[in-house]
Amino acid sequence: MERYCNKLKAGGLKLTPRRLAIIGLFVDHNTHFTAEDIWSRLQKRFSRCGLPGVYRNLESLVECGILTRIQQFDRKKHYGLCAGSHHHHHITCIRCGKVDNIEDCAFDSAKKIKGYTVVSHFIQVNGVCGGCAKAAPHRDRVWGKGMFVCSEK
Amino acid sequence: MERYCNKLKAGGLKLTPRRLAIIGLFVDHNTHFTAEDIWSRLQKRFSRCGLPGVYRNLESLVECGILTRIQQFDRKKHYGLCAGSHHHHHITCIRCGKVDNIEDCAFDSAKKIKGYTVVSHFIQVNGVCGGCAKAAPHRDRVWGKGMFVCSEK
DNA sequence: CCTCCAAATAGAAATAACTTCTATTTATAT
DNA sequence: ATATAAATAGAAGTTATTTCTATTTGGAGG
Ligand SMILES: [Mn+2]
Ligand SMILES: [Mn+2]
Ligand SMILES: [Zn+2]
Ligand SMILES: [Zn+2]
Repeated sequence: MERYCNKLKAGGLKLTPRRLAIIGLFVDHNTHFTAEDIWSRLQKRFSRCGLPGVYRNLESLVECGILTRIQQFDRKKHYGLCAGSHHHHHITCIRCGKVDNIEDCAFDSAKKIKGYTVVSHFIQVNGVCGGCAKAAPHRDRVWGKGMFVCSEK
Repeated sequence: MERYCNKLKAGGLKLTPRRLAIIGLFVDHNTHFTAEDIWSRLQKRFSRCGLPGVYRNLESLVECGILTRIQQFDRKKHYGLCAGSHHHHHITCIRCGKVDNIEDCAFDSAKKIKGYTVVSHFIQVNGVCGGCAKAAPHRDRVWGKGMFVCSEK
């Protein structure tokens, strides 16, 4: 927690109760959350807190390097603690929506592709997590109708 | 074009002027378009065509296997002709927004990751296309403020 | 050709996930 | 303690779709 307070200060951000609570949620659960996830969990302690406030804080925490943001295919932004801010990707459970880091990235950024100069890349893996695999077999979560669920196979 | 008409019929879809015009646009330009791209290009010929109609048609064309849909980080869906419907990924120019197919995929779907059973994966590469690299150097396109522009490096 | 009807179309309204705006409060350096 | 830049709340706005409710129309069958 010390570490995060320092990052806040370094970024010129105040240590508000709200922010500390949000960081606390990420530390305690060690997982990725959407703005709404955070918002609903804050309700108990900060009943007068709206979604705009949550977004503002999450973005501030991204800017000062405490959180990373990933855009998922459910069209939502998901936030999680920066894994030392080193390059990594994510795997998502198609049943429960859990997100985990994938630490090693095999992508070769130096390779030329179709005349493009590669600037960045993004890898998203979908799967079924251990917990959901053990649970009673049921249909995989159906995302929004027009939702792109990644190239199968 | 014959080939696409057959796919339409096979999918139980009518050969309407609208649909043939949309397919024509993809064939002529051989690139990926958003619904709005298509809509603005249809205006000359079909002045009374709204965006909902374009979306409906694009989704029908995806369903019958004529188009593929990819969700880009600008939060828009982009559509393109199916490359024989074989597994492929995409590279996007961060300056002009052009999308090209990447035909060979090195991802190992068999590898177990963090206890997950891998179901699918998605790779998105961002870069600068040949045309934009030759053009006068200017700042890279700035996507929406909170936009995820993929892990740099 | 003509008829019919499932499918397609149009336009308005609704939705989801944010983002921006304006006014009011608060953390913190001095 | 004060001053002030930053944070907060709630309302309103935005964007990219999606849904809804009539109103046409492509094309199979006669
Ligand atoms: Mn992560
Ligand atoms: Mn493609
Ligand atoms: Zn799961
Ligand atoms: Zn380009």
